[in-house]
Amino acid sequence: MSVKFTAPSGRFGGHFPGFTDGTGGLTKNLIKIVTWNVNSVGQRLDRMLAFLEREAPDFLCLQELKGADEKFPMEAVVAAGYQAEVFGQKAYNGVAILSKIKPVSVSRNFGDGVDDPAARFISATYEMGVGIKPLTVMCGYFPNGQSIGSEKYIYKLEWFQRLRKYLDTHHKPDDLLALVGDFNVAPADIDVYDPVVWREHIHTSIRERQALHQVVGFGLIDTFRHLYPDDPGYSWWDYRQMSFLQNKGLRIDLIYATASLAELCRDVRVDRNERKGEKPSDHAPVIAAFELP
DNA sequence: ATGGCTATCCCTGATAGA
Repeated sequence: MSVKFTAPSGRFGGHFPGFTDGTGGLTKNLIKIVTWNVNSVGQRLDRMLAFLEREAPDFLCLQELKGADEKFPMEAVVAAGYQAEVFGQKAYNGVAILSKIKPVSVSRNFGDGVDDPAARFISATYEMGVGIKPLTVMCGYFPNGQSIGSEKYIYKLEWFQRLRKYLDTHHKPDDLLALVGDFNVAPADIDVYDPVVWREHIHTSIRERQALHQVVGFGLIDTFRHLYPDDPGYSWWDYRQMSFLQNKGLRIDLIYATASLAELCRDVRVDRNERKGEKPSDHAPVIAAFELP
């Protein structure tokens, strides 16, 4: 698939250095889509509110809320100028999409008749204005899989298949669509700090990567990897062993876009600062910016 | 590589995450 977009110069040198019109003025019609596994939205509320203030994303996709809907901090989110589509559950999983505008439609999980109580997927579609197609933002917390060959591993592989079927059923490859989230798969060895240690490990096994490839085959582009073919771009570091200080990470938080959206991508970056300081999530936010026509 | 952290609720131990 040929997509004409390239990385701005001065990568990671600042806040989206490519986002000027050449005269110092900000490019117009820029939207930011963020994915962030917060590992409990309650524990991360202060950080999340500061992030909203600082980055002002148009869409913030959250994973691992770790609480039922009534525990979601809706008042604080609304006070910050956002509305939220929440899909929570007690103790585990849970996803949400925060946005400045209201969606025209929202769906939760796949509606495929499978008895699956895990709240892992939410999709919302937004009208972006005259002359622009509606934008669909999908937020997924992909199953962890625990260990290769386990029941949870089989469930994980099936979950990818169900997602592909959902895409085929509800969307077209030429839709303006972003699929973001914690994929719990490192797509290739460059996305892993030590591919030898992690060889055929959960998150790197061939079957997981094939399952991801099947989803990508719908017509999706890994925006970060497309722009930065040589940058590891880790987004997760284990809490233990001081992994972050040693940069022993994985790139598992991904922002995929259909070709029509990927063409509009101007930069993607990992907000590593969010992994520092007091009480971080073990995942950093990944931020992509798109210039709408 | 046993576990090492952090979070949840059946909350002072078990379970899950990645």
